[in-house]
Amino acid sequence: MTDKRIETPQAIRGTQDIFGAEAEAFAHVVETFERIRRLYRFRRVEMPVFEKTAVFSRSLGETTDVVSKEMYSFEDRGGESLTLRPEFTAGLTRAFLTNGWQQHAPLKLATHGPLFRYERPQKGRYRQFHQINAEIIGAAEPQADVELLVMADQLLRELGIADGVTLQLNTLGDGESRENWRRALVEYFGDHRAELSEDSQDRLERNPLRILDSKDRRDRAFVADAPQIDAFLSGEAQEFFAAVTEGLDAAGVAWERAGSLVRGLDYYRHTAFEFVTDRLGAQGTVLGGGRYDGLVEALGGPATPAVGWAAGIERLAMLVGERGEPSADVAVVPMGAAAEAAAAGIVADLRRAGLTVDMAFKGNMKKRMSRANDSGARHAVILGEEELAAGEATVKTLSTGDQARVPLTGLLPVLKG
RNA sequence: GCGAUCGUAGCUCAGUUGGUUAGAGCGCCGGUUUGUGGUACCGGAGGUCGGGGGUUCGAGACCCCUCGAUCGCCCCA
Repeated sequence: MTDKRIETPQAIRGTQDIFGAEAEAFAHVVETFERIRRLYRFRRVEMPVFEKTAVFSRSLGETTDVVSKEMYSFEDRGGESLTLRPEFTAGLTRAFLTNGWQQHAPLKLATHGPLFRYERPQKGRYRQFHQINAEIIGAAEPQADVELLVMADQLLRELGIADGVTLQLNTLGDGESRENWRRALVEYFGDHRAELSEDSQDRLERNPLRILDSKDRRDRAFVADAPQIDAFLSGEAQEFFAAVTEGLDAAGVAWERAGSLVRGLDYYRHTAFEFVTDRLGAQGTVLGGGRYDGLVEALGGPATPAVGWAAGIERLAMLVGERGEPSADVAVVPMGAAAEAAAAGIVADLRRAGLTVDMAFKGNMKKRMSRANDSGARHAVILGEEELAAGEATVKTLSTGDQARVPLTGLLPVLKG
């Protein structure tokens, strides 16, 4: 006879099942973001996790790594090319246009959820990962950049991780400044082409700005003397950046100028920033974003300025560390069928009164008391035939072992006290 | 996509130059206590050594392939 084992399918590479203390940390990040987003009056949006492929290919730039090799794209049954979202901004912009949200501009939006990128997984880097995201669409003023940055700063502070994280800030100037700078960089690095790393020779074609933050020694020698963005900034772009930094200073947000900080995606202009840490190995960026005044037009809309940022929930959760699962206030321990029936009502009443209550469904008393202990409850409410007959319960304070009979009608004040 | 390290019970790991029935701690189940947890003691269950192929009298240990994780590069949150 053939002995066939049923193979349990494995989870997809780069996906994760998050549970327990890690899941609590994850939830804590999201809850903190939700709370702060309300303080700043950002409105909540929900969006589809997939879009027509063109939404991303047109807005991120065909030559970017994300579009050229990291998207999960597929044809649906109608032959349409669809893509699981690799980021939020493009879909958000599409939603802004297709729903006529121009009428609400300037519009402050917040969302969070899963994103998908076909990358080599590492710590803090997954194929399905999760971000929180904040955007302001339809505001050309530097105050919008400032508000987003102050919000990001407050989020990191309230998560208790701000002191290990620094804000690196740069400007890419307006479209013209950026283009002139880009041309100067191509010319400069082109003169040293043969001496650059292989990666940077490739970057020269695809994304010359990226050479600036290359880690390769061969490149660094030239980066030091490379043309600086500051030399190409128009007067207007300089004023814009000055307004942003003044706003940050006024709000007490610490920042560092990072002249070689650039963004990988094509749509960025003016402000570019990253909150970075050295505690996550190669994945240093915890929150990043900038201004993308060119994007709405790239998707066929009217010229519309916008700024935004996104942060990796897994990375923030790792910095936050594991969080204990909250303990119960009360554990109810019924013994016998009659007590179990009565306990259902008691448990419901206690929960309706706002207490967190646990009740084991099975096991002997010893087992249930052990579960009560594990739940971290202050009190165990023991309900057996004897108590039931008297209309009472035994309330045991688990830390001391003291116990006393309490009438069922008077349970709540005892348990709340 | 490239380079490197790793993969043994639910978890964290030990397994000497390849050599008989693969171990520990924690956790789990049961007992000492058939209505009392947290401490202690006793006992038990649980592993095709990631998967496949090969070398060998003999492989958890060696070789090849594959899957996965981790660390860099790349990229990015």
